[in-house]
Amino acid sequence: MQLARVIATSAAVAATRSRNEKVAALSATLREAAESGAPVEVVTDYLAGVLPQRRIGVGWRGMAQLPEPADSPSLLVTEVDAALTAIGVLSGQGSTAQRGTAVADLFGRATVDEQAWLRGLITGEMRQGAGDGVILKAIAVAAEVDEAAVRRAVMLAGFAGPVAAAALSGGSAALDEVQLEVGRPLRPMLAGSAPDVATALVDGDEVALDSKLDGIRIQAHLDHGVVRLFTRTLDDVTDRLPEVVDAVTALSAETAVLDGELIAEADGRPQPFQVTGSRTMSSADPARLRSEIPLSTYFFDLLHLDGRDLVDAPARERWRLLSAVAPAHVVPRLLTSEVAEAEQFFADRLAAGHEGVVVKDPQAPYAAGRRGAGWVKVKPRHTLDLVVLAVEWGSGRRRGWLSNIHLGARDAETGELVMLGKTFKGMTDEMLAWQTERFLGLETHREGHVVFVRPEQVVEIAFDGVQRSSRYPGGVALRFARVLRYRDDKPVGEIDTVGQVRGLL
DNA sequence: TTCCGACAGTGGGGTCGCAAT
DNA sequence: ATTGCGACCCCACTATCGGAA
Repeated sequence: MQLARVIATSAAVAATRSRNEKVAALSATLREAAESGAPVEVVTDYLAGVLPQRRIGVGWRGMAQLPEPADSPSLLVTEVDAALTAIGVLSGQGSTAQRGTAVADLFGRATVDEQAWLRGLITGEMRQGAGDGVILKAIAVAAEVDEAAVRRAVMLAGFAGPVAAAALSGGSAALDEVQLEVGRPLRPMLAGSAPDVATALVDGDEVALDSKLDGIRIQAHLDHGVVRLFTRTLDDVTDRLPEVVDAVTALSAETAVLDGELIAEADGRPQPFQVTGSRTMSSADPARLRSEIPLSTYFFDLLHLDGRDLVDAPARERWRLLSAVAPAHVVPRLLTSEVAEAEQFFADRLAAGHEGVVVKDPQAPYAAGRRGAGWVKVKPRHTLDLVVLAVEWGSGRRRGWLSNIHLGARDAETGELVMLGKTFKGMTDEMLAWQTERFLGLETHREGHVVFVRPEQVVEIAFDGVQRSSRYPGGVALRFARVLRYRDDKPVGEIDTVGQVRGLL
């Protein structure tokens, strides 16, 4: 199959907002790929805007200068896939010059449209309005199988490409053969969110509240003494985490798949996320890291035990077995149907230094890969009144609007304004239109896509916490900042101070 | 007819490892 | 030594479509 065929479909998908039309276009191309003997796995990934190699060491900078495009399309999907694999290998060998030559070779054979599409694929910014959700439905339509069967297989297999290939060649019988495999990561279940505990507890039914640990999600596979550890995005990080491997090896099971969180602790208190994150992402001498920043292992779910798959079992049953298998590693948890009791637990967990709670339905199966109602996280919300220092022009659907705002707090001593970070979150289209006009009216000068403004507009910001920053002059930055509302009832002289923010560290 | 679940898009901060400067 | 880049941890929120109620 020609790459141009895939790109034509991508263009058709981007041109409509109707998901049904997107599915129709995608499924037709998938079927064409299967019938023509093209690699369905690769075509599926390409149609979803996913790079099969995941990473090849090339980003926007590595594609800033490209050769003249070809006049007419000639690239085949298989050639492109091979070329991208080769580029990834060269990156792994550290030969930047050779990698650059390989990138130039590939792009030199691509037309203008193909160059633009390849750039989107490689940077992961396809923005055609079709990701996983639409692709899974398209696979089902193309293979004439049940969409639920496709979803289930993708959850258990972790990735859509191989499932598409199986469905198109073997139909629903092939999908039924896709099962949880110990040693192969499956998609982790995700949580929705609620503003408070009372909202998360619906109608007097009993729920579990798990302590929400601010660390790194981990999926642990134990297979007769052999352990593999995967992150939320299914990367294998086993070699970096020897103490976690030891903890899993010591469990009283032959085979098991567990879901949990790793976190650095000191004197029984959780360390800031930056400490856990830095330890987990470092691939330096694991033995040294283990002694300097040991990680504690907490599990909150059990997906497989000694030959039995548990993803469809009710959570209560999975928790019972987890307590038997890993009694020393179960996350702090409360079962209750009383709002007051739940709120007390929430307060206790915060007092212990944790992030909040995750409210879970004891009846729910493990809905891998979905952000369903089975799990609901609750975290406290802080707010500050800050001033807008500058605004950036938006991109994509925000093109033409001033979008991302720079936030400043007051230095109580000098009276100067100190930048604490940026945010683009929480803005409705109406607010975007309003703030575009407002900030153009306050403009002082521009640098690139940043419009600097007279610091006169006060904004109320919500955020989850503060963290140390080497980027911003106050030494602190806000975590997950979002706009609540613009305030015209408060002068800039009365906004919150950087000292107050530092006090939250 | 209205409601609501799922999804895609639009980006945020920090850190590590590596190659080039 | 420092800087730039790519990769990958943590993420919130709104608009929209289309099936459910």
